[in-house]
Amino acid sequence: MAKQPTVSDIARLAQVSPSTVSRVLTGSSPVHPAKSAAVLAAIERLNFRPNLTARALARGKSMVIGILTQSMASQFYGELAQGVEEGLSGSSYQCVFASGHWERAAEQAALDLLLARQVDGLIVLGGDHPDADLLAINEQIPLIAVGRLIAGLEDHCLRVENAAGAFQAVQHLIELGHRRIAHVSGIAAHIDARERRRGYEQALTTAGLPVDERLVVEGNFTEQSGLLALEALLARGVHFSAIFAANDQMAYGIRLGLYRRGLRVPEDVSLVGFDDLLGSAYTTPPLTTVRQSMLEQGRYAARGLLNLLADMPPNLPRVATDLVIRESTARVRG
Amino acid sequence: MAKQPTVSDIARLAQVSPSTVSRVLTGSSPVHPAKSAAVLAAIERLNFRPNLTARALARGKSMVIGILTQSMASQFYGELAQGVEEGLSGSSYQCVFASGHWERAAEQAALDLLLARQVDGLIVLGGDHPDADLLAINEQIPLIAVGRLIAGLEDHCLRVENAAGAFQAVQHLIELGHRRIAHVSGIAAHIDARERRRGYEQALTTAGLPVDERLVVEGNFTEQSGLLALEALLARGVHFSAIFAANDQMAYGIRLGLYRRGLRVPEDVSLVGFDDLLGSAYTTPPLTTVRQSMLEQGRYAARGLLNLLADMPPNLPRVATDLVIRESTARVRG
DNA sequence: TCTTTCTATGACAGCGGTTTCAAAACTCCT
DNA sequence: AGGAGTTTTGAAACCGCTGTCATAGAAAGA
Repeated sequence: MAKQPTVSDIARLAQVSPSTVSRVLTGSSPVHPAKSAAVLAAIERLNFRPNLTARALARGKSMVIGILTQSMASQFYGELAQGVEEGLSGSSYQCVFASGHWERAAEQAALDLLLARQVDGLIVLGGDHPDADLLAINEQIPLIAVGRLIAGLEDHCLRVENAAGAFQAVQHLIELGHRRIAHVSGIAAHIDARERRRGYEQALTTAGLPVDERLVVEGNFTEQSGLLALEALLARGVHFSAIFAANDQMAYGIRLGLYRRGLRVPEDVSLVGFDDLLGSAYTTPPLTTVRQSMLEQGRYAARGLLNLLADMPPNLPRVATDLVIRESTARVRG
Repeated sequence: MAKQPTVSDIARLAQVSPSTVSRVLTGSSPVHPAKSAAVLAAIERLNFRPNLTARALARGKSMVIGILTQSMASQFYGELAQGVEEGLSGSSYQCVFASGHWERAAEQAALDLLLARQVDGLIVLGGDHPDADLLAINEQIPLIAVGRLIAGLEDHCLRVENAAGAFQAVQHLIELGHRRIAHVSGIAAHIDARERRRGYEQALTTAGLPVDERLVVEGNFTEQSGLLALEALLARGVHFSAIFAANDQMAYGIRLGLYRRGLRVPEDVSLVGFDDLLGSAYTTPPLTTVRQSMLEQGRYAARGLLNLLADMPPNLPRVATDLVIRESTARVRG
């Protein structure tokens, strides 16, 4: 359990001053090749690793960016997180995660911790921390949000073409001859859910189809809620031949409910989701869904933050969605 | 962009010395109620938040524990990570993640970063970092491993009853009348995969059934590889009525392959997985699988590390598995 | 050869906390 | 009131590294 060597140890061994060691470490200014070599040798010999904590304190920059997420176990957030991590690799920033578990208090605690750790930037993944707080934080350190819209900070929020994606999905169903299309929406408080629902309604209207309130039921983005929503739909006794779910997870739940009722997909009812999670290509049948690459979004967010950190405008693109047609949708039965 | 207040600012405002501020912050020694109140008021007023980086440097402890994982997007590692996080909550330790993306170089880099950040402890989730390195690291800071076995550090490794779990799964199949049971194994370099395969063979042998090499094919734990494995199996032309997959993800792939071939689950072939990922209850049909709660494992690992940090033996339990019978297995057809 | 420029280097002062140590301020007794 | 025994408090050193600044040396010009 020998103590970690420090710059002074290296300095002593290499017969130079700590400053010089620091210089070869950071390359901040030239040092004589011979000394440089000596330092490097000492570093090698003692297996020295600069203490980033000390460096952060001295420099006033931690080179860490904080990711405020909701859950590490969720497929959705996991992919997003991975994307951010990828986007940051190559830069000298590292990321640390803190999750809010969809609870206000925990989210606040997580945020405080991140801030106390002196993160140089922040990426907020969903959640419902008040806009005002986030605005205030943005005064201190750059911030990017994904999956939520902060009033007054629109250009720091990564926006997805939710309505257009939903429109496409429903249009696809309509083209297959479906007229009675149900929608299992997401949490209404969530902007993505509202936009997707709007896209659903627009597609119907555009095709001259009526929007029937009885055909839409609200879920909460979980598989469980998809299953429940399907039950509710069935209980209403209204006819439908296709369902558009506001996300893939709910589509999975719906698919199970259908299976339980002996309804086949896509023969009896067509099903389309939204997200295109990694697993959606492997459901049975593979799910037709609106793809919004979370990996890509994470990367965009990271890049945006890097821009901000370099004093440039975030320059976030609007992320497009595309319909990936697999096997859960089919022409309506005659 | 006003600078963050520091202890000195608080000290000045509260008319005390920085030492006293530190004392009320840490409660390390008693301070006069009146002064304490003044300090607290100043903290409140300036919205002061101690700089954890500075504190870590001063105390020589970061209160951070590092999690070396492989991928944030993977369901499996995500659940594990979540478990660790949960296990740590309540303690004053925080965790930071670094992922190796299943690449030696990236893993090494991630590990270096964690160490440079002065983590107080380390939890290694899978990966294939050489045992020797890990042993060396354990000399410096406490370490716990999940999903791998480090020679010479067995009691720091969380062990799962893989063989017993696999045995149970196959036994279940045998009880349902299956005689020709295929196995899609995991990466042989992975101890879990080897143990599960052993359990499979033991169950067969115990029941007096032959172990047929042609019935087992090696996958790499991904859905894709499950699909491929099934193709390989089918191509061999050997008959089987059930498949035991070494993990759920491969089971998903197999299930899709079966669907593609028009083979019904469980009517034509029974399928059982291993892990019980969150999504496995929502596949069609819901997957019969061997449950090993990753959340729980994460929690155990965290608790073990906390023990180590408190200079106690890690005291890791051996994690049991249990068969959860859902709808992907059925009595063999007459 | 003696200035005049540069360049490489070391001393030193932080960064924002914590902690030790000794002095100061109160107790409580006699 | 005087002294011993407790608290409470501030000064100062330190954690490990960086960056500024002044100086010593080397190179260049006269």
